[in-house]
Amino acid sequence: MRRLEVDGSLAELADNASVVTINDVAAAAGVSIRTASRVLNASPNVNSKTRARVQKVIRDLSYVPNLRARALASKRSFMLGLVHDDPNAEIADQMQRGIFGECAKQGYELLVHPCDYKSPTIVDNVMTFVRRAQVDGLIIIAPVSENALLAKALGTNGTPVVGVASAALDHFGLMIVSREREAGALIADHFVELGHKDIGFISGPRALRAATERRQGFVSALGLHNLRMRHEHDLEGDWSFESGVSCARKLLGGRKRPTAVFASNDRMAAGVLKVAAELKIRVPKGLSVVGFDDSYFAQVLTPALTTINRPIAQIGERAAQWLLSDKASMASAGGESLLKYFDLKLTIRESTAPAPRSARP
Amino acid sequence: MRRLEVDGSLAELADNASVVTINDVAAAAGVSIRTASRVLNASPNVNSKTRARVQKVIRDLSYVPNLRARALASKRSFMLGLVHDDPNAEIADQMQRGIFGECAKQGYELLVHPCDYKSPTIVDNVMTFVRRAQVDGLIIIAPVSENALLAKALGTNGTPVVGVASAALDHFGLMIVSREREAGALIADHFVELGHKDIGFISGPRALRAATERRQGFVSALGLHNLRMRHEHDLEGDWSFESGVSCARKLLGGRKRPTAVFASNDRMAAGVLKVAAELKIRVPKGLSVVGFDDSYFAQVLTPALTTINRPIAQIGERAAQWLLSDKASMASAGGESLLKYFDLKLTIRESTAPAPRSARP
DNA sequence: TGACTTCATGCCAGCGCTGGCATAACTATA
DNA sequence: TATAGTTATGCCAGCGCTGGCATGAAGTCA
Repeated sequence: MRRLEVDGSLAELADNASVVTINDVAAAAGVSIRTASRVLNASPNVNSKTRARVQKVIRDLSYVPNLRARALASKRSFMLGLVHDDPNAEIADQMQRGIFGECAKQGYELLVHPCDYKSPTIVDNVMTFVRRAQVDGLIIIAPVSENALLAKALGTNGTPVVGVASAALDHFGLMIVSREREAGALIADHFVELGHKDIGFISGPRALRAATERRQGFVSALGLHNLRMRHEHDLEGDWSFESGVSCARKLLGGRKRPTAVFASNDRMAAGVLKVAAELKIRVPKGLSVVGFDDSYFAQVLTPALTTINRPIAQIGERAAQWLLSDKASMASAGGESLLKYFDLKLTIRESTAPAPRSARP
Repeated sequence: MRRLEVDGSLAELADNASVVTINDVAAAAGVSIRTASRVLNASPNVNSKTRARVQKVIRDLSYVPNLRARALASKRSFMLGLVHDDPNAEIADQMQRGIFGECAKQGYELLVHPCDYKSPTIVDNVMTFVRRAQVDGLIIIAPVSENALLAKALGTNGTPVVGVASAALDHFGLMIVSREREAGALIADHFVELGHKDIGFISGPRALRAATERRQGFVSALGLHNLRMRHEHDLEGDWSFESGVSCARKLLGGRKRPTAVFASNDRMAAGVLKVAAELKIRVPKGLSVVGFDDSYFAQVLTPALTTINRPIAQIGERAAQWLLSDKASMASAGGESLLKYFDLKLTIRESTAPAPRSARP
């Protein structure tokens, strides 16, 4: 009997192309809206038989709560926001995957907001997003997260924010940091172990934290082994393949060329590989190359690129977990700050090998 | 004077960490909420002086309308949804960029919903998303869009949907189609022009439309030139680099090996390059290779990959434009259907060259 | 058995905004 | 000057849901 009624109203609703609301559920189950709401939210103090009945109706009507209404009434939007610099496909994408995985588990949706970290209106842009969309939590990744003005504005806004970057930043109660400095050191050690002494480096834009962190870790670890790069082998690129190519030409075109090059991301490393091929320098025999990111293409290059792998998806997942637990609100209310470090690892593939004999002492 | 008042209330509001609402705006401007609302929505019938006054207050208070409340009241959510298969970074990412660009222009937000097109619960999963989030429009890209059950369910839901795929699909009022079949033909013609006769092919999973479209276009264009692939040179991969490698071994390991290979995406093409390098086959001198997608890494490979470029970002932009114009609602209401084709183009780089002499007649 | 607690349920207000209609103010026309 | 037409503004309901409180039912203790 009930079954028939339910089917009837389902059909009717479909006819109207109207949406099943909590009213329909309450009516069909013969309870008040309030009780239906309690069942939806798994609130206590509902008789188990009533609960079961309501749940059945929900299933039969395939009722789905309206997030907007719920948000308006409850001050929770069931959405997380992701702010990132216009991608840089690999990072944003993996991050998104990690975050979304967690969101899906907990019934949250994900709002993405790409933007240009160099734009003069970036603060306004992001703040407007946050206030319009009213996300329950925000994940903001470098380099956007490195904007101090923005970080400050976000801090006073009340929305829990997790900042992701290559160093702990002020203004964020919650930070996830990948130890890029250590990664730079890992590479230096790797080169030293292989006997390299003449070493080249291509940095990202020095204005960016990630770029300087990587460089500093690398340079100071070389220093521990009493190695110093020649000044003309310490170059600055802009993350692009093309800049990798042009830096590589400077590095490899001269007479005194390095036997190993660390390019601060995989794209630039690919540029080095390219130039090496042009100049008929065999990699890794005549030249070792290390990248950074472990982009998808690192392993499809020939030779496959030795590079640094960051657990990006895992970081995203963790960020979302923080926001969806009460850690985030605690931190944003209590003013405490939480910090989580992720270790990066060196993935050794085919592009690094012992220094050529001729270059050895 | 007013200025001072406004500043006062701003400070007060910031203190409360409360949010500026339309009430505050109306009060500060000395008008009714309704009028404030009219100004916000650029509705007609507001005195220009009143309008200016309200707008000033909006700026001074840096008021931002609450999307949820607006959505609830107006039945428009000011959000677009993007449903895509768990990426396949390159495609989803470029698409997202295109869509978001348009969204940003029009004050819309973007909700992403990655999913697994092979999941048995995919229909339910996506429908729940659409109904919960109540997006104003949905963009759904292949292969998820190829699920007929899902397409049907979406059709009866009332939300305007743009389907993106490699062939026109039923159930979608709005379709954007990239002519992948023609692209297959382009590649065949390119090979023929270069004098290749022994040709190998690596398909994507045959269950997918995109894979079969590409193959059919390729095969039938070869047919027009009276060429047929040997059966053992017509292989099936799964889009992955690894499958490219294993297919390439079959293709290139035998005695009678092809002089040109079309791999249905760049990753698999990269696998072919890898195997060629292993077997000391020079590309393009001894072997021409063509990929598909023009992924970022196509140009960083050595040799840079000849491949098919699809205007993905542009497609995304167009899809969003449709949804944000009234075309979408017209189509979903009127039952008419709109179809837009995008031409793909062959980007010739370094991985293709005339067939080796030994292989010529 | 009455006073008191716990559980189960319902009623009502209100989240911030828009839409429909009513009203008020002004303009044009006879 | 009266009448209709136009423009400007305000009032109120209600979108779908949750939170606070009130109420009723059932169980506990002296």
